[in-house]
Amino acid sequence: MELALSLGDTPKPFSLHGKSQKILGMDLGFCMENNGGRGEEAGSSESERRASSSDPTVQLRLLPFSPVHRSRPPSSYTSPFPWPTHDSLVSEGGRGEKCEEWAATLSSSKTDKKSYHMDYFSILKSKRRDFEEITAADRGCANSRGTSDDEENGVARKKLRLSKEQSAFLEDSFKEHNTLNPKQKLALAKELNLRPRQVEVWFQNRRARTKLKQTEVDYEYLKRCCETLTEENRRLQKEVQELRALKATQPFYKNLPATTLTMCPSCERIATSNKPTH
DNA sequence: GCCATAGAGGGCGTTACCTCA
DNA sequence: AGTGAGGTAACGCCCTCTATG
Repeated sequence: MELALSLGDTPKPFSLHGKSQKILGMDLGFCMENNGGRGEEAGSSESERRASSSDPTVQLRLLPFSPVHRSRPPSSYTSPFPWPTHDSLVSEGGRGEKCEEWAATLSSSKTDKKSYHMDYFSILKSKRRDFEEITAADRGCANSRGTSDDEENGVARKKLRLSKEQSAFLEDSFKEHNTLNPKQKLALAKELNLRPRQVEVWFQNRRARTKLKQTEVDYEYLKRCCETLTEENRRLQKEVQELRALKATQPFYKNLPATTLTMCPSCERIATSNKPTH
């Protein structure tokens, strides 16, 4: 659904759907004017597309999330993109355990070709990240927190809370620049004894939090604007009713020429005129 | 110059884990 | 000790942009 709130001459599109983040007890998604960098509107996001493709009424997404299964495609399916083998992964520079871990994700069955391709590229991307981290580690950016025994054993990595010092350092960096280039990422990772991927994820989440806060602020501001305009509208409606009633009860006003109110577009001053309207 | 493609990086939605009341 | 809520690290998918052939 789109609520166009007209504030002045610039209607601000509001999207009330998608995002399950709780904002003031509501599930809200907004089109942001400033979303950090490339000018991509939230309105062009997946949720927006999903919503716009269906009924333009309020959408409450009550359906349970359906995760896409990630696995190797059926053997009958011949992909134009050769599926990497364990050996090929190792020969590309990855470490054995990383490849084992990755290869372990390929064990279950899957039939959807489209998902297969998407998964394929996602996994390649993930593998690249791993490789980047591994090579960074080999250059001396190893970490004590990120590489747990669990991870080495191929078990799901435990979520590790960053220390106060690490968070504070990242926060300071974020104040300087809210995005990272690869060099900065590696430098931060080395400084904080984290994996580059952890730094990357922290910045992603931090940007999301910033945007969420800004959204809350914007929402409150627009809510107040809306309330003010509603009140103003109510007052003017009442005034119109009173004037109509006055006109009906006092014939004297019937003979007066119509008064028009015009607003100067530049200075926004209201001028009265007794000339009859067109 | 135009087009197709691949890769990089970021946003978004979501999950899972952790902490705390 | 058990539990629910909130915070957040991590993930997967998709998009845009850019480089390249």
